[in-house]
Formats: sequence, C-alpha cells, structure tokens
Amino acid sequence: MKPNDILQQHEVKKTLSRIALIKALQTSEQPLSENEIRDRMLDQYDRITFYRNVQTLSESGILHRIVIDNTHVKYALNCCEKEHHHAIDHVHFYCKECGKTVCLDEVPVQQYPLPDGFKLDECDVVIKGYCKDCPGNHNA
Amino acid sequence: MKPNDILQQHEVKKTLSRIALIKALQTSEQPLSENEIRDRMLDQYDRITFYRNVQTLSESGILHRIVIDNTHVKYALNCCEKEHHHAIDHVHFYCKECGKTVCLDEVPVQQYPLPDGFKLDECDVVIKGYCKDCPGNHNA
DNA sequence: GTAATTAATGAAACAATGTTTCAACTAAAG
DNA sequence: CTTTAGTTGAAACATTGTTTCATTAATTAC
Repeated sequence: MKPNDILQQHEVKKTLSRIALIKALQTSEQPLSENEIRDRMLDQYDRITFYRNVQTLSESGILHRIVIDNTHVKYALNCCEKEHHHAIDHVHFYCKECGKTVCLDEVPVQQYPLPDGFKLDECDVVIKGYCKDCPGNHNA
Repeated sequence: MKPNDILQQHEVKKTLSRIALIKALQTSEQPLSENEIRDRMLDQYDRITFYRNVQTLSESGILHRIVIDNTHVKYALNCCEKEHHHAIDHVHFYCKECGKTVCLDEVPVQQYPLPDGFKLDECDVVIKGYCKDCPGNHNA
C-alpha cells in the first residue's frame, strides 16, 4: 500500500516527512529502531519531527512502538489493516545478539488473570532470546 | 530478612549504600521507582552508585528491574529466595493512573511458541491498566 | 490557481535515565 | 594492622524523548 493512501485512509495530513517515515518502514520486514529509520530517511530525517510523527501516526493507528527495554525501542507499521494503537495484539521477539525484532502476529496473548477490581488496558509481551542466525544460540 | 544476611548469602560485599538500598525496597510491598528509592535512602543516595548497585545486586539475584516502558523502570527485591535475575518468572501489572506496580507472582507465564531455530531466554509480560483505587477504572 | 487557514516543521534548549573514567576510599582477608 | 581488591562519588558524557516558538507547508474556500 502506498504511503499516500495510508495517510489519507487514516485522515492525517500527507507531509513529506511522514511519507518518508512510512517508506522507510516499508523497506523492512521487521520493526526498525530510530537509527535504522534515520539511515533510511537520509536528509528527510529530523529527530524532533520523527518523534512527533511517531506519536501522531501511532495515535491514528498507522504504526506502533515496541518497547524492548528502557534503551531499545522499535517501530513498525501496523500490518494488514489491524489497527493496534499499542502493541496490544501480538507478541514480540527480540534477539539479544543481533537486535532483530519480530512481530509474532499469529501468536495470541494469554489472558492473564488480574486481582479483583483491576482493569486491563493493554498487555505487552516481549520474548528475548536468540534468533536462528545468531551464535548466542549455541553458547548458553 | 536482614539486608546484611541477604548480601552475605549472595556473596557480595556489605556496603552502606547496598544496605540502604535493600532497606529502602523493604519498606514497600510494591516495586519502587528510582525516585521513590532516593526519597527513602535520604543522604545515603547517590545516583551513580545506585545504578551500579542495581546492576551488581540484580546479577547476584538479590533484586530485579521491571521495565514498564522506556521511561518507567521499577526495582524490587526478589521475593522468597526465588532467584529470578531478570523478571522472567512473573507477570507485572502497572497502573496507568497512579503508577503502582504489582508483581503477580502467582500468575504463570504462558509458553509462547517461537519460530523454528529461535531460542527463548526470557519473557517479559507487562499488563497495563487501572488498579482498584484509581478512577481511570470508571472512565473508559 | 490563488488567498486564507490550520496544522506541521525544525531550531534551540531542556529533561530523564543511564554509563564511563579515574582518584579516593572502604570492606574483607591475612 | 596492613594489604588487596572491590566500591564509591565527582565530572563529564550518551541516548531517548519533550517543549516552546517562529517559520513553513498542506489543505480548504474562493
């Protein structure tokens, strides 16, 4: 799907930086870090605009943030019209060696029981380990 | 259990700042943020030492870090001799209104299936919502 | 297509969280 | 009580993210 159409469909302004951001994410199968996005946006990249667009576009359901831990955050387009504003709907895998992050779309999140009176809003599941290409796989 | 004994049992040096850190965490039923710990440590608190002790004491299995998101991190003593170096073994609940964090020790974490060749190391589950004391509970 | 309106941009400055280096110090062991 | 090895705290830095404000670009009306 073209960046232009995505933006129009979600009723946010079509600006050059947003189109460049979406294009950058479309060049990858996997979620990308800010640095990886910056490298793909070249001179279209501005840090402040990036953060603002991440906020706007995630609120409108175009992309979502994946918090691996307090120092690693990834960004990914919402696949296939599923409008997950946060990373509610699927499990994420993070390779501790190469940093590759995978959305495990097909894996449903368990319904965890909460104490009485508590209300669920979202549930983030991050699995950390080693992907099949990484040697860390053989060490432990 | 006394801070001194905890440190001895895990074979790390008994220093004033470590004892103060453990004492601070023992004053609370729930995991605490750095600021909450600082307030409890008073003049025994030093930022750099704090971060170093968090690292040392979590490696030795005395406490663990709970990453709520990229801007909210909590710290908690490992309860009952369970030596979870990371927050592997239990689910955490975070109240989006008051920030209260609860370790749901009794809740087992589902074994999520991974793609072929991928290896699990840890699985972090953070449930966000509203605790029973918070009005956000009634808004949504 | 042009003017008016509204929202987005980018610069500067800031805030929070965490790390590194290095000299001074303290805990544990002999 | 002395030695040794690990710990501390100061200074400086790195990363991620936010706020304000003037400028600029995108949409709407004409």
